Amino acid sequence: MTVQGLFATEASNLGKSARTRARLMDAAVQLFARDGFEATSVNEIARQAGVVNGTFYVHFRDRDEIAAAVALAIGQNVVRQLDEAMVGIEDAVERSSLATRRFIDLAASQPDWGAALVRAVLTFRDLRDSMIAYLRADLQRGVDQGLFTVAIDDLLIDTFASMTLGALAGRLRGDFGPEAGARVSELQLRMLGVPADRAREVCGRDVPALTLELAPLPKGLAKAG
Amino acid sequence: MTVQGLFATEASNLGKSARTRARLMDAAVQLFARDGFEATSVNEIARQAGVVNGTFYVHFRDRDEIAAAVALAIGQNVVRQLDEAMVGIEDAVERSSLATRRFIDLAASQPDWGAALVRAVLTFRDLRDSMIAYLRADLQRGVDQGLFTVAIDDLLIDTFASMTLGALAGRLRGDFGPEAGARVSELQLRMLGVPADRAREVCGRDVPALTLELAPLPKGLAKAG
DNA sequence: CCCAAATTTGGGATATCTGTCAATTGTGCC
DNA sequence: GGCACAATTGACAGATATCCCAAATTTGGG
Repeated sequence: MTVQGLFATEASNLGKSARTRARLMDAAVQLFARDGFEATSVNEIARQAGVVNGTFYVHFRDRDEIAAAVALAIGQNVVRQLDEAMVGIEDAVERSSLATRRFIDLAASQPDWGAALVRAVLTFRDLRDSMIAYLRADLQRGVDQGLFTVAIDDLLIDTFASMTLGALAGRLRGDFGPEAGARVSELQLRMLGVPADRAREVCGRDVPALTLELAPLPKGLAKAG
Repeated sequence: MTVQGLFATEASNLGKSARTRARLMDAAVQLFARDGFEATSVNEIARQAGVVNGTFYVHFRDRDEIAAAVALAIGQNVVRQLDEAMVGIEDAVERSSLATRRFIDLAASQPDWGAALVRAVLTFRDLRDSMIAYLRADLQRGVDQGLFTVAIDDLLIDTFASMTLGALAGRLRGDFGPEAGARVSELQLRMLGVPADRAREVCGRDVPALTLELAPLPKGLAKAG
C-alpha cells in the first residue's frame, strides 16, 4: 500500500471503474479538506486523481454529487466505528466520554478525513442532523440514569456537538495535542451536571485509540498495487 | 436610510471613493454570508455593489484583501459594542452571561453580518485569535473571584467560543429562537463550575438587546441618499 | 465657474471551469 | 485468443473569472 487514500485502498481489489471512482473520491477528500467544497473545481479533482476531466463525469454528475458521496461515506464510517467500539458500555458518563474522545482521535488519525468531516458537518445539514441524532440517545440515557441534570433538546445536543467539533478543528490546526479529547470531554460532563471530580476521574483514564479504517474487506485479500 | 448596508450608511457623508469602497464591502458581506468566501467572485461583488468590474481593483488588490477588510471591520465593531455595553459590570458570572448573550443577539440582529462573522472566524486565524483574547480576561477574572473552578487555557477558551459560535450559527439557520443565548450561556456557566441554580438565575434575567451599528458618525449629519 | 486630479468606466487579453461527445483504449468473459 | 462492451481519453463550446488600461466622467479646491 503506497500513499494512496483510504477509498483507493478499499477498492484495490475491485474492478477498474470502482478503483477510478475511489481515486476520485480520495482526491476530493484531500482537496475539500484543504480548500473547502466551494473552492474545489471538478478539474482539480480529476487532475489530482490522475484522470482526465471527462472521466469525472462518467462517475459523478457534478461536484455536488461527489461531495455528497464523500460526506456520506466519511460520516457513515466514523459513526460505524464509533458504534462498534462502544458496544457493552452502559454507563452514560463513560459513553459520553468515550464518544467524544474517540471521535476526535479517530478523525485526527486521518487529517484529510477529519478536516473534510469538519467542513462537511458545517456545510451539509443532512450529515449534521444524522450525526446529531446519534448523540441524542446517549445523552437521554444519562438523564434516565439520573447522571445528567440538564434538559436534552436540540440546543443542548448542538452545543455538545459544537464543543466536540471545535476541539477536533483545534487538533487539526495543531493548536491542541492528543489530550484535547479528554479535556473537552471533561468540560462536557461538567456542563451536563456530572460532579467535577467524577468528570475528572473518567476523563483521566486512558482510552485505547482507534485508527480510521473502512468497512473490512471481504476475505484474506487486500493486496497492494 | 434605504436598504443600503451598514458600511455605506457610515460612509454616506464621506468622499466618493470612500462611499464606493463601502458599497463594495457591503456587497461582499452579503455574498460572503450567502455563499462563503471561496465561492464569491470579484465580478459578483462588483455587480452587487453596482459598479463595473474594474472599479473593484481600484479599491482592493484582490478578493482576499476585501475579505480581510470586511472580517476586521466586523470583528472590531462587534467587540467595540460589546465592550461598551459591559463597562461597570464587575461580577464575572454576569459578565460571562452578558458577553455570550449580547454577542449572539448582536450578530443575529444583522444576519448578513452574523453569518459573515461566523465564516470569518472559522476562516481567519487572526480574527479568531483576537476575539479569543478578549474572552480570556473575563474568564480569568472569574477564577480570580473564586467563581469558576476550571483551569483557563487555550482549549477552554476555544471551547467556550465554539459553544457561542455554534449557538449563533444555529440562530442564523433558524434552528433556535431568541432564547438560544441564555440557554447556551447557562451551559457555559455550568461548565465553568458555577452552581446550577445560580447559572439558571443569572441566565433567566432579561438583558436589553443591542442592535448592530457602526462607530457613531461625527455630528448631526447622517442624511439618507 | 473651471480645471487638475481623482475616480469610474467599458472592454480586452488571458486563463480556467463546466459539461459533452466521438474516438480510442482496456477489460474480462467465453 | 478474440470479441463485445465498458471505461477513458482528449478536444471543444460556451460561460465565467481575473487583472489591466486608456478613455471618459466626476469631484472639489481655488
